[in-house]
Amino acid sequence: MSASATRTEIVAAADGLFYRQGYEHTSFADISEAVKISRGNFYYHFKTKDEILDAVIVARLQKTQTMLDRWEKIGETPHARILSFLHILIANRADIKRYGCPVGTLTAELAKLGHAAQDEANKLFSMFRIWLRGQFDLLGCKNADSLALHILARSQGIATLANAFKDEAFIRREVADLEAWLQKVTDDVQPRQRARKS
Amino acid sequence: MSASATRTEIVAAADGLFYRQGYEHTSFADISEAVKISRGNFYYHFKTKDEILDAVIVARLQKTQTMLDRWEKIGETPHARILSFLHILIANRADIKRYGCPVGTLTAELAKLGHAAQDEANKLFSMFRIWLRGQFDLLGCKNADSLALHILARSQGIATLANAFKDEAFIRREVADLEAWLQKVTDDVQPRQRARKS
DNA sequence: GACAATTTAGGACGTTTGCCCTAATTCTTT
DNA sequence: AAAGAATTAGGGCAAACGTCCTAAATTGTC
Repeated sequence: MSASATRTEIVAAADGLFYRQGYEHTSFADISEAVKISRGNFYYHFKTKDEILDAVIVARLQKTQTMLDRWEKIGETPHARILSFLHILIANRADIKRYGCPVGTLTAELAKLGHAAQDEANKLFSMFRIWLRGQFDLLGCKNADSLALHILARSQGIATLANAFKDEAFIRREVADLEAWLQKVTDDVQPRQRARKS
Repeated sequence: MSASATRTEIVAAADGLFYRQGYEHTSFADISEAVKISRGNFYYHFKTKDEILDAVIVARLQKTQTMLDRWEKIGETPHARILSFLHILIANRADIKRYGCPVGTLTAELAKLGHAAQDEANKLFSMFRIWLRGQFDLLGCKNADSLALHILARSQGIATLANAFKDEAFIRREVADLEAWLQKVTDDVQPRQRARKS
């Protein structure tokens, strides 16, 4: 098999393992077993565990950017695009219930490890933050960055508690609450036609 | 030194290390070095690492219960007591910025490890959840449990993002937002005297 | 089909891990 | 002060860890 193909497989397997069982708890043996290659071959592609982590983060960043670009191209309103973001929680609810948010849990783990890659991992958060800020800007919000952080924080909280309590209904309830909040934010800056009266 | 005193010291040291660098990343050697005792003595008090974890969780549960009882005894209104809960975020902002929330990060780690103690650790969340639900009940809220989960989730989200972005101002902003939210919840069930007009 | 480069396999390294044992020390009781 | 119990020290164990090496297999090129 081509080198890049094997490399891609390794990164994909490592990505999943890091998500499901954590970075530190995942060993070289775990990954090479998942990809069904020998440790020697493994070492041929990545010299250190840190290198794999870097590659996984880069892959996640690319995947995230692709997703954001896709939402952008659909050409909907900023309001609708932010809803797309919120609905990740619904779409991934099964995984979130079991393993939490991939971004939040990784950054938390790396922060505790004092790992050199934590700045890189934080870029995942920043990517969402900047994108969300852009959407709120388009909406005409003055405090777009605060709103972006707010919606990010609430998403993280939802993931954390859904994971602890294994509660999908909670996710749905909180997402609905966030949707209402977003509607209110939108209405404040772009007053809609009132249905009747006045 | 008495056995219980040494044990208490071990638990306290392990508690701090588990919080600051994570459970798995903390070794027997780390703890025994922190308490300045030999590994043999260590083993005299705890046979396995899991036993230490259990003891740490029990200690945290007791400490939390004591705190909740204290808030209860002050005899303030439920509203004021919930504010006490919110202000933990402010009081512990420096640690939260560096290490995240002790409850959230531990439960997240144990969930990934598939550790047997995750149910025990989740009791920390449940303890807050039940207490908060009780306060919202006293306030006269119908959906007290949902409100409890909501405030818990937002607290978790605040801790996660404050940790990632190392941003204390963000904590203050979000706590203020939560205070406003709480005020609204309170007003909805216990209408205050309007200041003027009407 | 020969040759070189790329890719893979599998074992081995030194270290650290969680865990366990025994001997020495300290404390308590009489 | 002696005897017994409680506590501590320190070494040692097998297993797993991240890392590294060399030889075999595969691939591509002419």
